[in-house]
Amino acid sequence: MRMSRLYLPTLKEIPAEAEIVSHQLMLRAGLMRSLTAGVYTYLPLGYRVIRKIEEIVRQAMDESGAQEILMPVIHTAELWKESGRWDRFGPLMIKFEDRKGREYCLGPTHEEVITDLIRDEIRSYKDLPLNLYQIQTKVRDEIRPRFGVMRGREFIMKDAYSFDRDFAGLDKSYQIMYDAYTKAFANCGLEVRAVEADTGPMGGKDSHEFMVLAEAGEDEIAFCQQCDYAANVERAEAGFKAQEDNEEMKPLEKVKTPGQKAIDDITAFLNTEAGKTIKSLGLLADGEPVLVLLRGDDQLNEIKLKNYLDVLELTPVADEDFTEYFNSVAGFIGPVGLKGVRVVADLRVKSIRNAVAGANEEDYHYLNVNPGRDFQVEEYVDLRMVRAGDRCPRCEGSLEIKSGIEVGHIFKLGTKYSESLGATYLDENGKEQVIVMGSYGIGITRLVAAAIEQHHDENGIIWPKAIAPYQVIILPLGKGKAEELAEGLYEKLKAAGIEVLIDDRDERAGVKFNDADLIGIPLRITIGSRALERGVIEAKIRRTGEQIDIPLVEAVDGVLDLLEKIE
RNA sequence: CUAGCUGUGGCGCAGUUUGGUAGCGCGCUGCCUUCGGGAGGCAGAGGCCCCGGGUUCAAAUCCCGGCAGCUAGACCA
Repeated sequence: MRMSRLYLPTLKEIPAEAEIVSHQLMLRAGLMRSLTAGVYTYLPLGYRVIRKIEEIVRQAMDESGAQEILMPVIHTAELWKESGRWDRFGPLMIKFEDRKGREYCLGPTHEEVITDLIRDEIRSYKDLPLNLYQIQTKVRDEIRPRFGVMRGREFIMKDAYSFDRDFAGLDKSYQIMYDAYTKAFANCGLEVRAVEADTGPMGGKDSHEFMVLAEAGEDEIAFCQQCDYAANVERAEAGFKAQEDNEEMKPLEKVKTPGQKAIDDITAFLNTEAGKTIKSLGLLADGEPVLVLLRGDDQLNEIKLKNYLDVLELTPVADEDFTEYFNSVAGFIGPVGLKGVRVVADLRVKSIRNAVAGANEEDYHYLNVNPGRDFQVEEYVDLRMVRAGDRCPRCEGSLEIKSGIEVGHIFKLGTKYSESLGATYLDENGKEQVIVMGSYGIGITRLVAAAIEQHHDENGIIWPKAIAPYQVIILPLGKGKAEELAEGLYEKLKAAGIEVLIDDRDERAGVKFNDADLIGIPLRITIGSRALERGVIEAKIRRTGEQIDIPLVEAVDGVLDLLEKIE
């Protein structure tokens, strides 16, 4: 492609709206432009990268036995009501009516549509297993779209859905997708880690997220420094050993602690440490009051609690309602003497000795509170947020926490949708069985941003070769012979099947160099009189900065050889 | 949704405090010079100052009400 004709509006300055590197570079390098928050037009260079990634993903999916289809963007409300998600997904969906007043939404995901599709077609165990996928634009009215294409309201996604006879079959299908994903990301030239994840509103059993490690990531991941344990902090556990604290139990004592409500206040006031306090949180779980106990130095992981209680919503009880729900006082609530309330405690609470806890009386706390002696808890479960330095749940190693960008997510859905939508088959015995499902997503456009987050420097993008919009860029400097030779090389490389750009614009050398760096083409070939006098053309590898002279007579082969070596 | 910040040529911004001619840099067009890391000169084009209402002789500027963008939180495959 000739750059003189390429629609490539590069920017010298950073647009004010862009905060993170990938967003800035996607705008500066002329990959995309925004229409409104979270909605983008992809320009020629950007769209080429998207198509590259799509093709790599498509190949991995096809090889795994999945078959490509294309489902509608417009979904009917009745189908979503049937699955029960019309209200649950609710505000995330763009909803509208047609001229007859019938309700629709734009598809935020396609479990409903695909289940509706196959429930009519799949009748026999002979039709299973089956895996169907599509690459298509999804629409979600995100509460807060941000970071460019990282969280868009409209984005391209690859979504696949597997259908099996039973859970053993699902386990197989899931593993096949897991492997296909691993391969697809590697083929894109990205370093991606699979981590255990929460299933969220998708529902289902096991789940893994595929994370590109990057500072800009919205997710936090806990890694073991020794073994391969990795999990989203939403679900990460820490190794737990019920420690025998041999400290002698001291007698319970009530002390006046005027106005000392927060853990920090208490520890300072009583000159103790947070680990020696019991943090008591009064919450409403789908409207029902629950008292949650944690060690004072731990944070509640709300997702763990929601999953344990199997509720949708957790809200703190308002200060003035503590009397009504707990017969206690905000800031001074505690487990000792509390009656008629469900109490759930984190595992680490059980072994605390001689702790500080609220006395359920304005301006009073108890000293020397001992679980088991001073109060009883039926439900001890893992509720805390892991922290860097915690012990790994699998081995003796310790956990570290890093930011990551979720570029893929796979779920074992089980029978959630097949049951609500009635997708069944007949087994060998003619008995009706519910189809077991899995779903598997890759955020294609998000992957573009993640790739940039992982591969850039101060001069611009550094595309991995596999997803670069072009592999080679030729810069002719000056008129005459250099131009002629550049044109010749351009034609020959094209003929050899290489995707090549030639910067035939009437621009100064500096402009061409800077644009070439900015748009991140892996291999740059400069043809100018200076080197031609030595009988060579100059190659520069974008990623390493390495410069190589290629003898003019071997130009084409030299470029092809170099390309082979570049990542 | 809550809070904060911001809306002025394509992009980055100044001007708003104290109302009175709409400005700068980049980019764009033409000509000349220059030509290996975002050149220089000359001459130009391009603006409903986010929208609506109000105050005033006069509003980019003051007041009221919207809308949009960004950031943080909550939320979120």
